[in-house]
Amino acid sequence: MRVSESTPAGHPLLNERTQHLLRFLIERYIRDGQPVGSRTLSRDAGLDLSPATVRNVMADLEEMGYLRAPHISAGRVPTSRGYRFFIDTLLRTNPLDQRQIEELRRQIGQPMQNDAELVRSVSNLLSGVTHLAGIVMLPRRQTMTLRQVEFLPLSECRVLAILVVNGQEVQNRIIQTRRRYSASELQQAANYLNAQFAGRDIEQVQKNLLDELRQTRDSLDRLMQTVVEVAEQTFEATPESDDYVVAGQTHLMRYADLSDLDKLRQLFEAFNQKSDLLHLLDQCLRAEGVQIFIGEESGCGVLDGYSVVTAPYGTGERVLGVLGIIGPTRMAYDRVIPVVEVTARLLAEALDGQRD
Amino acid sequence: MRVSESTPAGHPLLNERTQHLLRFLIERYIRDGQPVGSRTLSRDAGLDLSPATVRNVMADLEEMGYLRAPHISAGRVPTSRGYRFFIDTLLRTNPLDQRQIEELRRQIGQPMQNDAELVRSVSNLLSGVTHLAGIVMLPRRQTMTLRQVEFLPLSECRVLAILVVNGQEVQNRIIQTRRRYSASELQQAANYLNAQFAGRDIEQVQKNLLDELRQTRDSLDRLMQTVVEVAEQTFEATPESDDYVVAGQTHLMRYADLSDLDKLRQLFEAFNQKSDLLHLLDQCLRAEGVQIFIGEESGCGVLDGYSVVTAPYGTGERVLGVLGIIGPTRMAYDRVIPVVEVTARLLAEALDGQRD
DNA sequence: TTTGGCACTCTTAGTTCGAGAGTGCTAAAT
DNA sequence: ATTTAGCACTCTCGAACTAAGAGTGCCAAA
Repeated sequence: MRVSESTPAGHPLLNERTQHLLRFLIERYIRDGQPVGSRTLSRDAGLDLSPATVRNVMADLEEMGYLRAPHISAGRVPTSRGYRFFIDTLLRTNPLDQRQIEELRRQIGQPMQNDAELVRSVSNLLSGVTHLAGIVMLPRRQTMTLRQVEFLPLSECRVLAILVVNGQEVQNRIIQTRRRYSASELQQAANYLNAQFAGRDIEQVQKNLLDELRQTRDSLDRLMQTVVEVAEQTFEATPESDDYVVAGQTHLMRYADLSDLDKLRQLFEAFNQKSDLLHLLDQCLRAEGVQIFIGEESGCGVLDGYSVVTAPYGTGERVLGVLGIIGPTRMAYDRVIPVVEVTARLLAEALDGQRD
Repeated sequence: MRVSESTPAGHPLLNERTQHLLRFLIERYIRDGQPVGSRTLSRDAGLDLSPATVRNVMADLEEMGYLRAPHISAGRVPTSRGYRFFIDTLLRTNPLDQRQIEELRRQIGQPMQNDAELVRSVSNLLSGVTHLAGIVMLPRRQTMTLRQVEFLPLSECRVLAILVVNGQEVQNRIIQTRRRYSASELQQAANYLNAQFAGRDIEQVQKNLLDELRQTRDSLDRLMQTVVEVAEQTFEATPESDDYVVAGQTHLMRYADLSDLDKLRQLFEAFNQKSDLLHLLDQCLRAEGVQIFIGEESGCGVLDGYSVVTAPYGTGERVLGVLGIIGPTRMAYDRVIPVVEVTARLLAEALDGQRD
């Protein structure tokens, strides 16, 4: 029986039986963590084939780069390529039932102080449910609707600006001014800004409206000059909160054996370093739906031996961030993927709810 | 030669030679991590004794509980009791020279956004210098001097209170009111509070001054009723920031071997759990100077095999918090202790400086 | 009180060995 | 053309054994 034909897509086309065996082998390896041999497959895969036949198929799969043998007499384990094919075409995920979804929704729905709290709790939730490390990017609040702004003079030339945006989120910024302003001057400036700009998008305020004022700067009265100087700094683009929260790293220690210990240490250090992983998450921002990086596919060396499952979350067409889990390549994708998917949806819901 | 005499203090009194051998053995064990035998001591300890003599001494020390032998033919290692005696009476610390202190001061002196930033950076510094896990409690700002307070109406019965305390630290609180207040009402209330209470200790405000007002509540006019209701919630005691920051946990993975891996995992989980360690740190608050917990002495089971070196930091007589390091019992106390000591002093300095 | 000598114990590393698992290949069966 | 049975081969793993080395305790002599 011919096992494969070439295909334009890159992956050779495998016949049904071969696919079945590959899937069974990978599922078994994920379950037990042991190399799987021809005898086991012949016995358990439900295909009524002799070990010899299975061996032929396995030899083909090894040839094609989906499997490899740790040593000559130890059965086969999946390669990265094998996992990739498994996930792309063989995997049947196990969608959560309504009860489980409701349970997640209940946990995420707990009222939180602010976004950071919520993100931390979701990260914990992910890690708790999957027994892996959860990771959640802080939401990028591109759209910040100004609700109110106030100024307090702090000391010589330093002013505290308080922004209330998006319902009830409060931000403080300390700004330096060229000259000292009195409390009443600042009050007037705030009044003006609130009257003119409340309800507008902050970015828009910074870009368009202030420009108009600036152009006519020379003809401005004293009040308006104050307004321009103070507002300029106040509405300066918030630094993108390029940050994430990791929870349950310790779960990963359960899978490590001694030889991996150094690798695990490097991974933990990468969690603290953040820059590498942020780059990875950034890629997922642009992608749609669940993304899976297997081992070094991510381009991030420390992830060798680990996989990352992510999903972007956001409201409607606007993507706010990415969340997911990090675990050993040998993880239960069929359970993890739906969890990540649903959690992303629920987090978006929660953020939306918190906003009003 | 008699090796010990009983002493009222609990520790038997060891003669010079015995102490010297004990110190040398522990120092060597800390350096190499290997059980130390009589031959090594006879050769390197500089006492010109035969191994046989050394063996006699070691047998005595084992009898007294300062040493134990992992197996019958493997030299001796210190027990917890041995470490305790070593630290209490044998240890000669290696004080930092002026250059090193200046280097630390430079690093801690970097201007920081706020206390939390500073604490994080000091924790990092501790871990970087010692190659162990650094731990710093957030300072308890018992003394919060009110500088300014402002109120912003958010929505139906919800008011944002902004406190500026201790120079330039800003705190936001959202409070619920019984009825809706207008912006001008709130403004008046703020004006009153600022006029009356600026420069006072917040705790004092909450305890004494508001009480006076409350007593005469019935006779108060509308403005003062507003003041009382709003201020009551605003000045409610801040939740004690019972929290700490750990840095460089990954250093600890360098010392672990496979058998310890599970123990290490539990320790990492304790870092996240926080409650156990907070209790431990709390004990150190009351103590003066450097405190050292060896292994399970702390009463905290997960610390078996690890030691904690802490020092309280604060300005003058007021203790603000505790910092220290966590590392394997077998650590270079002579280097670590001065680092912890000096860092505590420098952190206090930095907090003091940031305050003005 | 110290020391040399000695018998003894225990760990460690290396070796050997057999069992077991798994493979690839070939030839026979379907 | 496929599948299967059989067989020789390879490799891992654990057990058993060994020799070397380190260290001890004790005793008798210095």
